[in-house]
Amino acid sequence: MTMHKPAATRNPPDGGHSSNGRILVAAEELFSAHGFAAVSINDIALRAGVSKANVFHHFATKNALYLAVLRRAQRDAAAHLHSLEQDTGPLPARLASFSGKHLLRLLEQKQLSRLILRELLAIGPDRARELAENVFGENFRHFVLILRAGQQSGELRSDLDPAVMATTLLGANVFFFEAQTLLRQFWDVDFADSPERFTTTLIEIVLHGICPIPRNVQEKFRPAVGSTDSSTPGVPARRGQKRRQRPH
Amino acid sequence: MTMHKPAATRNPPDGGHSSNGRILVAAEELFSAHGFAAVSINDIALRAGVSKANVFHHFATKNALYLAVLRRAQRDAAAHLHSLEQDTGPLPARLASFSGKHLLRLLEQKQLSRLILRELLAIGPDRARELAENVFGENFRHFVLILRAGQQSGELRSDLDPAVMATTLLGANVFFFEAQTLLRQFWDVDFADSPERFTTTLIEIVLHGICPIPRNVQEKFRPAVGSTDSSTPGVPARRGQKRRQRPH
DNA sequence: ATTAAGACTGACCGACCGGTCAGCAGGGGA
DNA sequence: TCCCCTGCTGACCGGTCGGTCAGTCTTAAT
Repeated sequence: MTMHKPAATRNPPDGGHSSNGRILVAAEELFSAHGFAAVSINDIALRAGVSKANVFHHFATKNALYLAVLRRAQRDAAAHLHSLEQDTGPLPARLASFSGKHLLRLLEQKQLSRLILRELLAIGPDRARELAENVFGENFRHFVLILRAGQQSGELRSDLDPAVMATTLLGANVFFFEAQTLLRQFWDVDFADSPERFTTTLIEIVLHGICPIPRNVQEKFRPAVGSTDSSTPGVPARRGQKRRQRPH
Repeated sequence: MTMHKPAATRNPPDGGHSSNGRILVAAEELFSAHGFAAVSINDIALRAGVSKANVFHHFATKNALYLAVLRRAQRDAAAHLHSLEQDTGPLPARLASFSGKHLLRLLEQKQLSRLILRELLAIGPDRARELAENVFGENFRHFVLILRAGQQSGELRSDLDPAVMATTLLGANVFFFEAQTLLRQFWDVDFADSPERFTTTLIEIVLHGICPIPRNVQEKFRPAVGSTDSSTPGVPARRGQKRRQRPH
């Protein structure tokens, strides 16, 4: 009945140099790299340069700390994706821009991305709703809305579910991110280290498909998508030393 | 110097009802659902109906058990994906068939898929090579080969990297799988429980793009893709939610 | 100077971890 | 019959886990 647990879930004031912030940062790094269960409070305390007891001073339980990290990640992601909105220019160019930035963001924030993808593999329907509403929901819906508008203005085919369009585009990006290490192993693949090249081709595929486009319509109906780069991606000649040697 | 550790890594004889097999099955289930670190040997022993010491009788360490599970999963996956090849019919139809089967396989073997995806999030370049060669390598390369052949025969555009085509298709499927629970939360999405519907639209997107196709070429250049099947297995209504606790 | 309230710590707790070990049951060869 | 081998178990080990607690240090208002 002492009730001297002052902290529980303090509001996280800063992001870096208070103890609270350092704990959050350390926890994010470790959870992202190794997963929830594989990281001990001691690890986090050590990396944050505080005592283990201090971690429990700021966060009631390990789980609460994990949730705090997740929430911060969600907030960051949502905030950043907000800035991706761009309402000028033709829709294909906007899609290309969005997709490119989305992939870049995934790669820049490896930790965060991995954290969320890990979470995706473990959640049940209950937490799915929270994630859906707090992180992806708004952006996904916004994306779908843009696509739907494009359908009504005639810029996009209206016989396709826009949500599938969105899933395809985002899914390809996410997969590129999580399989990047793996893609590097294939000699067929020379874009593993060049997200720009991947994005360019991906957008071209999603916009116009992989089936041949007859000559007479080719130019009329294929809006350029920025990237005045004259060289087509083509079947890329083997890039400079990509040769990965087998150890034996 | 007693050397009485008889088992170490016994060859796994069967898949189901010997102790060895039951341990492997239990381990696969638990590792898939919760990850390596979150599962204790005791959990596995309990689920397999054997003593904890018996687990160590068959597998030298927890890590060895995990590797055995992974190896079995890889073997299964590789074996099954072999059966996806289908060399008759026009290329678009074959792609549709392949993609559909691939997605179905992902969903049927949730455990396996999750296990491998989890692994994908944690590996360094060293283990990436193993995964790449044992599980995905052959199939991915084969897939790319088919696409490249399609390019040379004129069935596919030759100005696009076939590896990106493959990545796009497979990536969309994988993302559909891992985000399924999340997709169910969006009202925009009505295909979350109907992989067939998703596959159909996905293939249409990848083949012909999301940009409008002018009338005069619409029929001439858009090969049908079979799948006159109109009945989907239906949206199985809301699943009875099984309460799963956060890891602790 | 006194007080009160965080921020913070070292020592500690019971539970459980991965892993070991001596030994039991039983079946087949001699 | 004896013996040995294999599959298997309960008891146990040192260590680490998440979490608690009594108490110190710092700061600022009284």
